[in-house]
Amino acid sequence: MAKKKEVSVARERLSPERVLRAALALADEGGVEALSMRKLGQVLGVEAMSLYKHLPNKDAILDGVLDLVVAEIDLPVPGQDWKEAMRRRARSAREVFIRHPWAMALMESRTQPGLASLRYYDAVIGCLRRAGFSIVMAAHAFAVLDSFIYGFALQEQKMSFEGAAELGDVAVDLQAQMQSAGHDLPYLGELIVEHALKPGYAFANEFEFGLELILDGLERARDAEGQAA
Amino acid sequence: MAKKKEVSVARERLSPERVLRAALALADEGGVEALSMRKLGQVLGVEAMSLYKHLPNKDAILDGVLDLVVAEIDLPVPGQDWKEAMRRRARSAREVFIRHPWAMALMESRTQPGLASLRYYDAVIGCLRRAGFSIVMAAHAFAVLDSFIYGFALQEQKMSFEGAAELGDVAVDLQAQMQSAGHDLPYLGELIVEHALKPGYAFANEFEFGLELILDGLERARDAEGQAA
DNA sequence: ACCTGAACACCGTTCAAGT
DNA sequence: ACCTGAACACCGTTCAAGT
Repeated sequence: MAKKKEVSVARERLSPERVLRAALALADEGGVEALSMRKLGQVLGVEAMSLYKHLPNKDAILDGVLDLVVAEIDLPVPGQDWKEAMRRRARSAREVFIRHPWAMALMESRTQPGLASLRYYDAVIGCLRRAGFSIVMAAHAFAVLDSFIYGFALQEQKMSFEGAAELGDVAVDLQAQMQSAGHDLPYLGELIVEHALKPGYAFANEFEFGLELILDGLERARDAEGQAA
Repeated sequence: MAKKKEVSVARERLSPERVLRAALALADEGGVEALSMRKLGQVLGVEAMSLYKHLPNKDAILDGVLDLVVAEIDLPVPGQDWKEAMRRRARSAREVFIRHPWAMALMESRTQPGLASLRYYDAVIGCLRRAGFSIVMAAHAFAVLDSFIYGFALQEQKMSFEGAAELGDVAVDLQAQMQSAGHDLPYLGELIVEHALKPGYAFANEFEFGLELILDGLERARDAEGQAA
């Protein structure tokens, strides 16, 4: 019935890896704000201050946890068609950020890329280079694709009301805002009522449209580059 | 020489607007982490607890401040060519997030859109609709453009080392990581050394490439839609 | 009606002390 | 070498009290 020990994992030597895995689990349960040094210590059966023997500070823990998340993204493997490879890694990245929604906030605040991020960059650039993209065009492609992927994940999270019920509430709120403030939002209203609230619609579907648009544009740009040479 | 009053603004009645403007200024000076109820009170010459008479809690302040930032984005005005209008608002949005870099973090955490956000959505969708985009295609276009804009702003912030000096440091770190861990990052190394470190390169330049790629793709999609009808 | 002071339940981190 | 306890300087928020 000991109050502290029952939460703790069977006591074994602490290590940076064990701390980071516990931090990841904690964030998955309660978001980044649940990830405090004190709670992390508690989960590991240790005082918060002991963690500083294994990792320099909380920033290092956040960096490490983000790298664990990035490591979950499927990398393009050599030999695959470049478009299919980019599709797969884009979808995989999106899934990872749905699985760990709190990680988007870390993407924004952390500036030190970890090893997993570097490997991810390398794999993507490599895939493009082997498909005939020049260095300059590969840099272009990387920037536009990754911007789209992260930006989409960010927006998708903001719109994470569960289905039409809550979207309906938003529409009602919106209607109220329009009326009360004397502001008119006709186009937004139309789009919500006539499209977004309809049964078949899900914002998630917009992902594939944007992805194909960008991949087609990149293919065209690469081919134009080839002809110019 | 009074220690508290010299910081405070000339005392006038508090209002939600005055609180939000002060919060914006505070965030611009020291980032979101500098924006605490206590410091905000101090700047306004008032105890932190008084703020609760004007705004329900800190979340409301964050929502309000984000809406002030979004309100700074130039909206497309009717009558402009749609592509030029989208270019202008995309560039404007990017500039706003460079001016208020801390605001990207709020974009991620806040889910209640304010009036400025709603107006922004309405103006963008309206511009597309008037240019002949169907409702469905306007929703597609909105999703891909905004994902790109926000995602680019997010990445740009992560890469905000001032010029080649710091990028060089990153390259050195990277080299070290590659050697020490026995990991090879040939494509990333090549791209950094042969392209990103060269004098003319700036990640910011990638914005225009991505923007034009997406706008061209959208034009094509709209035209194809018109032909199908 | 508006503002304050003290308090509560939290943070990350330092540092001397324990084993 | 590793972990702890107490402490410091912070948080957001509540609540009774002052004017």
